Amino acid sequence: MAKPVPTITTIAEAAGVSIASVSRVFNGQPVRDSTRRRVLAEAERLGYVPNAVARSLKSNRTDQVAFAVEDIGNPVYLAMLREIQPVLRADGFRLVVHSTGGDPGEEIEVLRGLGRRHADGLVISPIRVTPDLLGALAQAAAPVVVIGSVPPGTPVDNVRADSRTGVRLALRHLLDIGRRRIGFVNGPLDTVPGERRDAAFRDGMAEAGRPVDEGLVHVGGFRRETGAEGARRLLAHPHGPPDALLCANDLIALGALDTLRAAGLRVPDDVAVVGMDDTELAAVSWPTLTSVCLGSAERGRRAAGLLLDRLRGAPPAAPAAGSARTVTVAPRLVVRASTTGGDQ
Amino acid sequence: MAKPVPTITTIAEAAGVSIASVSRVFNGQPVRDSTRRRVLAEAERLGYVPNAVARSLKSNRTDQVAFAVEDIGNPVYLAMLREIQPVLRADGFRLVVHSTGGDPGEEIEVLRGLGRRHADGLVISPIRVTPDLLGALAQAAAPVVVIGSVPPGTPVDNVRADSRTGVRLALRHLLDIGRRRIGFVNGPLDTVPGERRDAAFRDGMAEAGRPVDEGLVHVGGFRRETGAEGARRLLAHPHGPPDALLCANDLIALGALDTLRAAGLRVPDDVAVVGMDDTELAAVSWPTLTSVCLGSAERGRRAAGLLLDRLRGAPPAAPAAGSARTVTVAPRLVVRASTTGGDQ
DNA sequence: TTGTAAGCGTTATCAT
DNA sequence: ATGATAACGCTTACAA
Repeated sequence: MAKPVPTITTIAEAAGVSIASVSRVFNGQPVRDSTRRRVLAEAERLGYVPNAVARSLKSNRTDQVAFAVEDIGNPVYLAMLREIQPVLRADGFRLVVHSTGGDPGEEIEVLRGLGRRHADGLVISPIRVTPDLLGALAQAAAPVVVIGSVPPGTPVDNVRADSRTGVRLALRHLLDIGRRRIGFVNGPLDTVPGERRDAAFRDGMAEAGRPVDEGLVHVGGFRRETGAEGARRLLAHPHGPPDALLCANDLIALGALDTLRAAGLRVPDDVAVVGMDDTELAAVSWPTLTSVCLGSAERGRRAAGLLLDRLRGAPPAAPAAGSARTVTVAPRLVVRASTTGGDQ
Repeated sequence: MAKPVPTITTIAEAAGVSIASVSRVFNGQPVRDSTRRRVLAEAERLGYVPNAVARSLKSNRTDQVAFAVEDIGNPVYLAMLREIQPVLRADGFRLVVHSTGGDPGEEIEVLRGLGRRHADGLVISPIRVTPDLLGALAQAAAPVVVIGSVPPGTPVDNVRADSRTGVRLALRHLLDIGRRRIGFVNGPLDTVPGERRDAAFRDGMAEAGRPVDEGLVHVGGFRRETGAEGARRLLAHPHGPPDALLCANDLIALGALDTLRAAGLRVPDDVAVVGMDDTELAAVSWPTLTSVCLGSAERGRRAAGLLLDRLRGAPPAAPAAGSARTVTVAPRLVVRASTTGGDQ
């Protein structure tokens, strides 16, 4: 009843040859033409398909790469995924995705998975970099590329954004258009991006010779509600609302827009708004959102490239001491209506 | 130099026991306590991790499930993915994603992958259902769940949306708010959703006793540009612009909003707009977009559930003749500002 | 060109 | 409770 799955042996017997010959046929190795034909005919007839698991056991390769991020639904990670997938696919790798919820424990589990031979390599974008995670990274059983920042000396290839420059671009733009009371709505300070953007904001303000008014700084999550809430709080500032809002990502900015609209304030006339990440949401919102592109797509592409280098290279695929590569992707300010009005 | 990867044999020797005992320890089978301790100690010391590939070869399971869609970046598929992933994960399955570009050839390749034992099961959402694809579905070497519609009798579990009812809900809503000249901007008619929505539009209009004016029907891609372009064309209708636009998905609707805005028409006062799929974009756009929720998230969840049933069941996991299950997810109209103005 | 046979790292069936 | 040993399906010397 249950159709037995044909193996190389089944075919060998049916075609009256050895299993070695069958294997050769399927690996494009030299075989007599008549043999090849017979084997292929039987394979076709019996519906034979080579078993990739058995092949993996011999070759010690899975032809899979894992991609681990906090939440694959986040547009930033999605942008990376969209770039990574085709690049790896072109080299014959399938993609296994992990949504870790940002839990270092789960991320470490994924790293362990490399030892179990779940995948030949990993692209990971940890949102919280703990010592345990760094340890696991250093011990990874297969090539790993981190999208994000790791402490200097960490023996892992990594592709990072330049939040500092990005924030500076945004601040300069806001100052250029005459804004002076700039509010800042950020995500959690115990995350890498949150901490980075906070520092960058403060440095940037200092550079511009502007003091930071803590009453104009709000910290929450990287979520829309945080933007709405943060904007509400900053609008209630005793000296009146700020004339610009720098938001640590686009979702926060959208939330801020909601609040501003509800408060009857005009964007950008009364308050200019800048987001970060330049996700597809920025182009859709109304007014369209000026945003700092931190190059998610490019970071994804570069990460895939770095990983492929290691994967293609000879076995010593882990970065030899000091050979870890760091790529930094330059940010770019995408100016839209939320700061300049003008175009729709 | 190259740290040799320890195997069960390495540990057995180090601990002075047989490989069988090591295996038992790692599978929670009865072993003397002292033995267990010794094995675990050596495993820890040598950094032993069980090889999942070897395990798969024996067990004939990969603990992986594949998810194949046209473009994983499409919010609709993404919504499915977000639901599917945790459900499968809870049962210990990893997720392999495939973006097929809607090419039936690639989809068939993924189906073949099941025979190669790349995955234990598959959730697939084909956008074009060709005879070849149906053939491959019927022959799949492992359980498959289709998200979408398949011809009656196809021996595959499937979870479908109800476009017909969805379109009807939208039409009724537009008629309810007094619209009479309803335009329709659709995606390609050679895709399942495109064809379905076209038929539903015509039926719905007929039901409502309204003739279909072909000058108010536009067909393009499921893209924003199609919406912009379609709206432009319909606005130029000799009898003047329509007073409502039904768009076959949210992207199209956003494109239409662009055009309407550029033309100085008010939404919804001059033209009401309805999208479909109720993606996150609908809530972000301005005005926020009334949209027909076709239950992407729920379809994903249900599909994962159906697949798990088969995966957990005894080997005869393919639907026995006639036992294929079909689940239909009810649509729901989500009313927002693009038809009623009012709220924000 | 082809076949034999030895693994790849597990699990599982026997004995013991 | 433990140990040999035979699979699992394939690739790959080594022989013939």
